[in-house]
Amino acid sequence: MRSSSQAMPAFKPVDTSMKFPEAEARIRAFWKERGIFQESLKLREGRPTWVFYEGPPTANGRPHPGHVLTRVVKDLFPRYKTMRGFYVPRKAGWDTHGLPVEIEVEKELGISGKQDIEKYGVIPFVRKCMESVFKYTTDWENLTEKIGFWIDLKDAYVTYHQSYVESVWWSLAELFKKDLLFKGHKVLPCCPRCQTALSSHEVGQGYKEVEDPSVFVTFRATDWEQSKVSYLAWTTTPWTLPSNSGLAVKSDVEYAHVKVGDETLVMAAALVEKCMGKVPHEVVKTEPGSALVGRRYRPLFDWWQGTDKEREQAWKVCAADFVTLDTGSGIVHMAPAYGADDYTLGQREGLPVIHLVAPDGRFKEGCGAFSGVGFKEADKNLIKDLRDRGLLLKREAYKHDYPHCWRCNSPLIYYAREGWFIRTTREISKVIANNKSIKWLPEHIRDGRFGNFLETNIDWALSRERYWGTPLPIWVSEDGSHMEAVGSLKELGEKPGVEGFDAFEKAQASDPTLNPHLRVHKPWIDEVTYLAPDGKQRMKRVPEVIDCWYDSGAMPFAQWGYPHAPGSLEQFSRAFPADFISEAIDQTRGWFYSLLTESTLLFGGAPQPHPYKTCVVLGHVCDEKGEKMAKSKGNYIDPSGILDEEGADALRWFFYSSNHPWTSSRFSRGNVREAQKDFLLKLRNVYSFFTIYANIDGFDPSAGRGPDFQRFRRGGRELSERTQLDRWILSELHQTTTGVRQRLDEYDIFGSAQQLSAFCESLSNWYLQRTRDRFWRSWRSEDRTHPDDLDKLDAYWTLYECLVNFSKLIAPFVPFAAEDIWQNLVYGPLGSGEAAPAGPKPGDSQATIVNLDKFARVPASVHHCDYPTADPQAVDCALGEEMALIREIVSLGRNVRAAQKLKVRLPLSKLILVLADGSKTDVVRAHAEVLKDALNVKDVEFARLAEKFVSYQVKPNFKLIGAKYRELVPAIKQALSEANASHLKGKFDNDGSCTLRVSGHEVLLSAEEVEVSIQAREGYAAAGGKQVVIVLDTHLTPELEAEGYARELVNRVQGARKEMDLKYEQRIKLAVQGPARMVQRAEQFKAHICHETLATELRVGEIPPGWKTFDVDVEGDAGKVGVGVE
RNA sequence: GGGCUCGUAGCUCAGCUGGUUAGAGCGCGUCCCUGAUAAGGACGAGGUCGGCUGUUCGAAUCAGCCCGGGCCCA
Repeated sequence: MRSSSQAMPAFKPVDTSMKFPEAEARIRAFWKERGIFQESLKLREGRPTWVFYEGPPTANGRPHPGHVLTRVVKDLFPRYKTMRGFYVPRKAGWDTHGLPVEIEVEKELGISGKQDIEKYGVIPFVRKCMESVFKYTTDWENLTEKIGFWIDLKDAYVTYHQSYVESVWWSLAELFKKDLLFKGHKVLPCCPRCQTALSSHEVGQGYKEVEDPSVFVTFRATDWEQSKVSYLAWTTTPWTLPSNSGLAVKSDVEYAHVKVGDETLVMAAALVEKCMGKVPHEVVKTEPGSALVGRRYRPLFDWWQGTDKEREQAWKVCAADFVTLDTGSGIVHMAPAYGADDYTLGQREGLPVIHLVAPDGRFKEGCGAFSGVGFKEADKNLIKDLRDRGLLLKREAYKHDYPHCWRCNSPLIYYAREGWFIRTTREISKVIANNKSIKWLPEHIRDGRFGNFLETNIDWALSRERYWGTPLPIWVSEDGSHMEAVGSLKELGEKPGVEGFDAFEKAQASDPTLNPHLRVHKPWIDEVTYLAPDGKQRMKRVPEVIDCWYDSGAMPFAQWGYPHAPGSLEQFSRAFPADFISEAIDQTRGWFYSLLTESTLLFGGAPQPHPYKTCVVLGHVCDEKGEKMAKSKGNYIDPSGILDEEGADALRWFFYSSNHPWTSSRFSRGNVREAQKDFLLKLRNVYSFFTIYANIDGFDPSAGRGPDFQRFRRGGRELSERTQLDRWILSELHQTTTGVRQRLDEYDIFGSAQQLSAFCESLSNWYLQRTRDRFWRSWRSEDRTHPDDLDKLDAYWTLYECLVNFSKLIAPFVPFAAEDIWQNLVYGPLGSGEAAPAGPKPGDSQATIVNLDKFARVPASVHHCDYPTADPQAVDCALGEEMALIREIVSLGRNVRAAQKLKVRLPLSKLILVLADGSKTDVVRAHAEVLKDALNVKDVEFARLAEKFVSYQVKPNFKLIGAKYRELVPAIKQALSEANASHLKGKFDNDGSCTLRVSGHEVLLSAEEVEVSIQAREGYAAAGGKQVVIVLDTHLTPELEAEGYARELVNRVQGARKEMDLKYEQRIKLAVQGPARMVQRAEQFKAHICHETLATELRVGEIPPGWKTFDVDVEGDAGKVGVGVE
């Protein structure tokens, strides 16, 4: 009889509704109220620091699912490392500058372009920018809190703050000192109408297919009158031809001299037919491109004069790698003012930059009839002019994608503009070396996308002709001859004859709401001037602000206000370099680059890698169809909906478990639910099962206290005394512990999630399935010392240890579910009690569920625990393999039952096993009870060489044989398949080897060198895998049938109990009414039925009035079951 | 056009350094179990492992080329 405990249940019943978000909200409130996050940091103070850098998001847009992925990955490792004993401060940050902010404000104000901004006023515009930066802060903070991302938002760094800006200034001044910051040119896509350069992401928005002229023009050699030689070049931008200053060829390509009439044209030999078409021509000779290099030619137009020195450098043939034979003539026309490649090559070769088109897109004065004509309109007449002068071979049309201004739709013009650059190319080898030692996940980023990017590095175009950004701290004398970089406001204030600080003071006096951080921003900072060293001129700041990517890359030092802020030197040295950062792949050229480059340039002497040691690169979050999620596409899922419906853990687990984080994941509510069902729901069912029966049985973990407390796990018996299933699941638990630790140490999220899933599956689908009846059994003795009671206690302690340890293992992944289990199973029953035996023993956390030896009390939160360590003694690999075989046998058995239409409830007399490897017989026999139980058979037998049921196949072990016999392998395979397999198996079993004659060779094969597999013969109730064939004796006796019948009755009663929604421990009275067979079976198995259904009595015949009656059907017998409740 | 990356069942993905019958989950269908019940199990259908060529005794796996998707850059 079950004796239900009189004491208060130790555990709260588990809420099995689907209201995860509500439970999470309670846990969030608990964390907040008890300061659990802050406490988790405090507990680790004084321990080694593990450094995490937060890549600052911009809060002027709402967070989307991609940000959720980033944040859950960023949260996982700090939590894990904290549990591993590290001190892990987590400073938040916000990226607040840059063009996207300005564009948002432009939209809001309904204006567009720099002219509009000037008209609106720079001061109000900048103030608007600053205000808009935190437009969605609340959304971000809500999301952060809801997904359980523990980060210190109160102490966040902000890139527009004065201390941050001054830190950036300091770094730029350092670069300036090292001659790494300079003024130069760069070809940028510009809009001639808006008169502004466009950033790459703006350009990307405006590609459109257009048809441009494609022209082949001839550049005459300087000695044309004598040689009649011309170089044939191709371009789709005729308007750049007047600004030509060079031709490019590829050194290792053959070039042909093609005679056309009395003229000779030079072009790539491979392209002669393509270029000349039907024009009669003759190839007179060929020579490699390298031979052409250095030859001179005449410009097509004489509008540009230049200096003598410039003319000396202009109009020559150069070698370039970017020349291809895909289109054109193999000779590329170069206008360094209007093409990035052209410009770079021009710099190398000393070609002059000829600017005949003004920034507004019109030809300058001095270009004859073309002066004042727009560049696109000029194309047609330029072509005509060239044709008239006999310099045009042919003209075609060319369709391609060309960028247009996203604001006004004008075709963009690539234009060399002045600007400020960081000379990254000078130090790039150091950057590359630094990169080599970073741990990248996935690994290929290092040498692939990122490595390639570094290899083709160009100087960093730092300046932006915009308004809202860190002002470039360069002051220049009026005549431009003297420049200084200023490293701080204080330094600026100490300059001779400094003026203009009052501009901000005045503004603030008239408007006290003016944010003091704006002191270091445009336009106020532009007012500050000082005396040049010559004592006459004023030093004025250059008008530009800097690329906001530089801001973000400065965060390792600028977040502390380094080196100006008090204490920043210590703070910086403690938090540099980062152990871990993680962002999406689009940051390769963004944050990953800015961090690495700035750090290498500024802190070159630091041990590599810096400023980050490990970088986990994340893929994009896509929709169900695999397309990148974007608001503009309309395939965008608001994460807050899923957080409110499915909950944070479900969302987190989806990202961890569905895929490696660097492959793009298909995000949908359905997929999140699936992940939830697969793991969280399964786990909760186990956890719920435990609390139900633990409460019924009065199991109380605090009973494990006392003298045995130090050996907490052994609140149950020694491992050796427990059942195989207990030992097996504990072995799995401890192996999982090792596996997860290893994988997390390698930053393998997906791998560790798979380990956790697999354990949850084993626990739920095998351990619990096979152990349930131990929980259902009633106690046998008051003092629980009866062997059955000890066994039952073992089951509780085993499941308890699994759940508690597992809650710690999953804590970094699904912090809410973990906390829920911890609170209920550990802190509830144990936390409020007296302090544990004191005396800290650092490092000794071996196999204890609760590290009471480290904490005076039970940790208030699972997140304060140490991450579990595996107990090597609990691990039993052999047992794991055995159980895998047992599970396979059971699976096969069910297969047979299904095929034979024999319900599992119907007992069968015996199970016959034929093992391919006979030596495993004893091992399997040891698990016979489990097999009998799972397959509902009375006996388990073993058959050797059971020819009746099975046939054998012998195949080579290819791995071993292949290495040894090479080309003989197919013949050996053939010989083995033709030989008598049973005979061979017998030989291997007895002698351990056998000899074969194979194509004239004697081959001695050992038992390891072959694989014996077996197959069930047809006609038997059998099924088989490679290792084992099982046969079920399907012969039914009246006894078996009767027992099966009784079990059917039990099943109907259980159904009735369930329908009545009775408590699990509720006693009932039973009555069975029906045909003779039913009544007779009920009588015959009365004890069994009563025991199974918690009935105190069973009567047959009429069902007493007031009892609930159920119609039942057993094996075609229609009857009634009555249930009475006292 | 260049670089990187991916291509295995209807969908999401495993499949390590090559080993001969390519796996799992979801979905679908059939059945089973169930005192965890929005859980669990078995079986079935469904695959030219994107294509071609090579290396090899042996290729989903290695190499080359091609095709297609994604991302980044021109």
